[in-house]
Amino acid sequence: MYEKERAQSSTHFTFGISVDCVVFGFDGSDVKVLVIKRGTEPYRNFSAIPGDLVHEQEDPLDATKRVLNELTGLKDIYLEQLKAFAGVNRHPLGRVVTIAYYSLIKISDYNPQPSSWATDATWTSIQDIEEMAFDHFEIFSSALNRLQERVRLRPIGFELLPEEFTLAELQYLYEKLLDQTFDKANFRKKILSMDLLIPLEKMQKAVRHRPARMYRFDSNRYADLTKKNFHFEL
Amino acid sequence: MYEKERAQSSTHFTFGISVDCVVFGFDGSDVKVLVIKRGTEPYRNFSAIPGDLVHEQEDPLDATKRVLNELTGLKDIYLEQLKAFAGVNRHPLGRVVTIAYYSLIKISDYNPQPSSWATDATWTSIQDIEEMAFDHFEIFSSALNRLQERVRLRPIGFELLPEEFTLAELQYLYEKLLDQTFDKANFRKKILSMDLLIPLEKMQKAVRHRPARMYRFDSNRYADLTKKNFHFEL
DNA sequence: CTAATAAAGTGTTAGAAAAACACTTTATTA
DNA sequence: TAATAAAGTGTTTTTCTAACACTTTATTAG
Repeated sequence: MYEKERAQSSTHFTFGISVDCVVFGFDGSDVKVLVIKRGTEPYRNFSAIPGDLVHEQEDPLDATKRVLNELTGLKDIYLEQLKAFAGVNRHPLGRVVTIAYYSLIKISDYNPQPSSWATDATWTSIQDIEEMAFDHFEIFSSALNRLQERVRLRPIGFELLPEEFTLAELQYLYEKLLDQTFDKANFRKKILSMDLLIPLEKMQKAVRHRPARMYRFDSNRYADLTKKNFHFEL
Repeated sequence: MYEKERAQSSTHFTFGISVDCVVFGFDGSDVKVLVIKRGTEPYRNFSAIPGDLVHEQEDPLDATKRVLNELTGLKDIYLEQLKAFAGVNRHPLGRVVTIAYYSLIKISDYNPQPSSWATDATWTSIQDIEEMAFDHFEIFSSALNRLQERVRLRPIGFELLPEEFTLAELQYLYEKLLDQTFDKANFRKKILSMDLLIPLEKMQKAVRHRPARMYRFDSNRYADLTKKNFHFEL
């Protein structure tokens, strides 16, 4: 067991640690994932999840933030570890352990970055994701499953919407995320009864019908409620 | 990005991958975790979660099964990856990325194994876990949180009970796992209405009052129901 | 053999939450 | 000014949950 650790030269061997991050966004119509096109072998021209090798003196979480910033220009975004993928043969060029994360961003904040590999990052609808390099399809699937579970139990859907949004937009997002429909009246009653949304005076603009009221998620209120043993659901 | 991988000698460096596994059990009174006592530096004499380094040509899942078998004598037990812990300084002797798992076993099946480090493995009640080596307390806490979430949404509590059990035992287990109480009548109605338990003709033995009926979890039935979009809850 | 006991197991009711659905309201545009 | 299209509300029915009292039964003490 750990006593073996002392003989480092025999038990520690050379391989890579990488991070890969499934970046989710919502464009108002579809839930999307940021996908890059590989320019090099192996898997040249295959789609892949953005990621990078972790530096020798770097925490994987920091590495992921670095990748995300190089890719999107954003900082301080929602980020959570999914799990590690570490099969012996997952990478054809040698053993690479990857730690997978998923991230939720406001797609309108996204700025394509001019770094070498981020230039051909594209938003792809989750139902259109198909073949991918390495085991990236499996990583994507796991991330989507986790997101679907999480979004029902934590108020993280808001991370995908603009700061200010209408209830219809929120409902539509949940319908797309969970692949089901909700009754409008019931959805509103439920979400408003949680008292997590601040109604704004501002109204929706540039629609050819009655404009809807805008709301904002109240994260302070959520923090308070959490202390009082409140549990978000649906 | 991945183009860097080709220059392996500079980007792949030497460090360890280990697995650590939080093993949960239930002795009829308390939810417990299998904890070992370290015999070597660093953290000599500290409590720790059982684990081992992953071999050069070994999948972490297999490594975890190996550790569990060496520790408990058991095979084919419930096992799920938690996440990776990979901070730069989590191990004082060099960089070690650990992939944490958690496992649920029937404590009565447990056979202490005579391997060098498994001999002083002890079952410790989850509320008594305190200081641990490395970041193992954090790993334990994460595992417990994950278990508490999972046990409400998947029928995995049965993994901690003998094959045949009474409804009172099941209720008590859930009360200990989730740290809350349930109304007996309501708990029974709910769990039986799911139609996941097979009532047996066998009755509880050696109790000084009316013996309770024994039940068995029907995993085939659960598989069927899952296909029909059934979702276990509570 | 009988009564006390201790937990197994069931039934009932009141209240809350969810589902279904119809309706009213209102800014916009034709 | 009327039509429209979606915002927003109200009501009823059904289902689920919580609370709690009651009945049943094997065991043990007397």
